[in-house]
Amino acid sequence: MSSENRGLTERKKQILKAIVDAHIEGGGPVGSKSILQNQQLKCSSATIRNEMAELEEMGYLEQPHASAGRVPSELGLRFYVDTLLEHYAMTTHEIAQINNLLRAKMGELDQILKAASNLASNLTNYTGIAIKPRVSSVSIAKYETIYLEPTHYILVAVTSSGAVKSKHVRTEAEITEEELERLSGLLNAHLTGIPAEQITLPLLMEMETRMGEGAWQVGVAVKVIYALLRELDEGEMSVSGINRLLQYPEYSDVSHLQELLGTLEKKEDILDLVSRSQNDDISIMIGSESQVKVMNNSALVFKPIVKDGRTVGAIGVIGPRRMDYAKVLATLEGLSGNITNMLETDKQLNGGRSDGGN
Amino acid sequence: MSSENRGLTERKKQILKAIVDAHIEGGGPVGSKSILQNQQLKCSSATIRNEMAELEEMGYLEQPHASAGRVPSELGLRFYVDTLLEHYAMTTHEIAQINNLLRAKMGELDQILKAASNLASNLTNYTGIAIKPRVSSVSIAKYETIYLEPTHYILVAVTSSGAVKSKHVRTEAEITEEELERLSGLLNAHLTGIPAEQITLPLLMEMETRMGEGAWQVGVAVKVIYALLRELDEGEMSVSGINRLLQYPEYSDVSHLQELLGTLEKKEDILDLVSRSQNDDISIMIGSESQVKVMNNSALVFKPIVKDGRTVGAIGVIGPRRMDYAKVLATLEGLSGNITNMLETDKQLNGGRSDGGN
DNA sequence: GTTAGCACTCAACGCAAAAGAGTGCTAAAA
DNA sequence: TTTTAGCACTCTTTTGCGTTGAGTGCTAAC
Repeated sequence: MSSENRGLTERKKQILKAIVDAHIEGGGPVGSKSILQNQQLKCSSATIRNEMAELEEMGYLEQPHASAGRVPSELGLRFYVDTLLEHYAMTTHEIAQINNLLRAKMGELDQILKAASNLASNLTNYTGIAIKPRVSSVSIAKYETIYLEPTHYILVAVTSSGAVKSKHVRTEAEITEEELERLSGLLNAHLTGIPAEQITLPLLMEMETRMGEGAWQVGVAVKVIYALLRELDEGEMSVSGINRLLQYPEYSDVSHLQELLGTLEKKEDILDLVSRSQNDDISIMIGSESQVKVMNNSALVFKPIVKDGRTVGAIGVIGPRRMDYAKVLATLEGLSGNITNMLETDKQLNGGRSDGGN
Repeated sequence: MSSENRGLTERKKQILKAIVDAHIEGGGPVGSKSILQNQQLKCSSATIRNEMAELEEMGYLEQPHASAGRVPSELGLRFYVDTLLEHYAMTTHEIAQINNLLRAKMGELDQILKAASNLASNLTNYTGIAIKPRVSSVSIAKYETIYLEPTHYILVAVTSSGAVKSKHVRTEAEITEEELERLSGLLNAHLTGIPAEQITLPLLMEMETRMGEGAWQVGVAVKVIYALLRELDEGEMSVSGINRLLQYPEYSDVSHLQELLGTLEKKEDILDLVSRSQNDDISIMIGSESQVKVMNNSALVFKPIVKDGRTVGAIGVIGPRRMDYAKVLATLEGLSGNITNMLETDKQLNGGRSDGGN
């Protein structure tokens, strides 16, 4: 069964793996002879050529031009990732780097993720990304107001996920500290735990009637809360190590690079991609699998960060299609494990600052 | 006097200007004949050649190789910027873009600056940057605590500049809402208005004795405040439109581009550069003037944004040395004017949300 | 001081020959 | 039936080399 599963003989698999490995390392097409050396295949290059021709027919390989070697197709890479990948054992140095950096950088989740993306880029030599995904239904768990001047206060909101957002509010008429206190009491009583999309005009009306002559204050506050909620579920993404892309010949085509840089900057597409993923495991999108046309020559690997059953972020790596998947997977696993671990102990163990919102 | 000031004859200036203009447009070296056409100089190319030879001797021009045209040197560009620059009149369309975008994007200062940098990049076709400079001595104007659970509260701090920062605090022992209130009272009484660097151990001790048996709470809070202050004066920088750099042949040298991208990402150097500038006017750093070796082939132009006499941010543009300074200056002036204007009216006029910190 | 003319320089371009890497096929060997 | 050695063939890449052309510097005349 093992020699026939998925319709590939053991030898074909071996050859395919050798080709992909060589391609990942060198970037160029690989020929029949070159894989003889690095592999203990007891057959001649002619045999390999025959096998390669068949693998090409099956769609696993491609030939840039008639007299070049073979390059793995998207399908070939996918097969490699799914069934041929070997586990990469991180060096102690790499492990130490992960532990050290994250130990030093205990702070807000945002910062941890950014540091992790940065480290991922360093360790893998591709571009790292850190993502705070769009959350479809945030709600606000608690409000607080900070009085500054008679017509100027700050509205602070703590979301269900623990993030803190604030906005300055300047009012037309003066408002006393007592009124402000009453306002925040009202907000806490009526506008907590309700998903963003349900805070509507009727609700606002009800609030106004309850508040009596101070109603206009509620109106102002609700408007601010609206804006605040909208910002909250926008998602965020930060990129590190773009310069590393330049070392790969696949990006020496300036127009390709330009498009990819544009996509990285727009953040939209990638944010969508990551937010849409339901899975808590590592996702690998090779080339056109991502559905983002700009990324046809690239691959995106990312791992969600989960806390208390909620996806609170993601870290990932973007690089050429022929990326060193084994190493990338190991690195992301290592980092994410470390982060979730930290989020846990940070919560159990007490004594200091911990995750929080911007 | 005008024909001799700064040691350059009127004709030399005219020629230098023509060369720089042509170089900015085309990017390559410019020859003696080509500038005859676009300029009403009543002399022959031979004369121009003579003048060019002299200008080169004086250091304003350079010759890539013996049989090429001339390229303005850094000194030449500097002279051009200082004395030859013509005012660029923005098109009504450009002006409209500025007005529209900023009208739509009223929100936190951070967001306004990012939007402005983005627009600057669009309008000039170079890379835009938005900066929140390091501020040397922040102090905290007000503290507030938000009670969540017996061992979990949020500490919110409002800085002298109006920014809001918060951190989650988890404590070892339980703390009641009343104790928490007392804590924030104490913090407000003793730790406001003091520059970050002055919050020291002795002060902490004094606080602890005053608080009696609840002293440990103060200890925890002070540690958090420390971390918070440190983050506050780190400065921030965001970049937009990196991909635009790729269209300029000066960055087709991959290693140059790689270094510049690295610098843009590190943020350090540029942040330093901008934070160090005392001036409230537009600063122009051409090539090595910036002292950042990576930027020898680039130019950085930026304009601080001032509010109430304090520099609260900066917007700028990075591109090749031969950038269209006239257009960049006009664009940055336009944007910054619009932003400060908005910050003012936003403050006078009342009724809604306005600037604030993250 | 300015200009026309001319020899000279040097990157850039095009092109053809040579090199090299790799394949596909055929016919013999296992 | 599968594997292998051998060889012709195909394309890309590299190299070398004359040609082109833009642009200069210089000299001698205006």
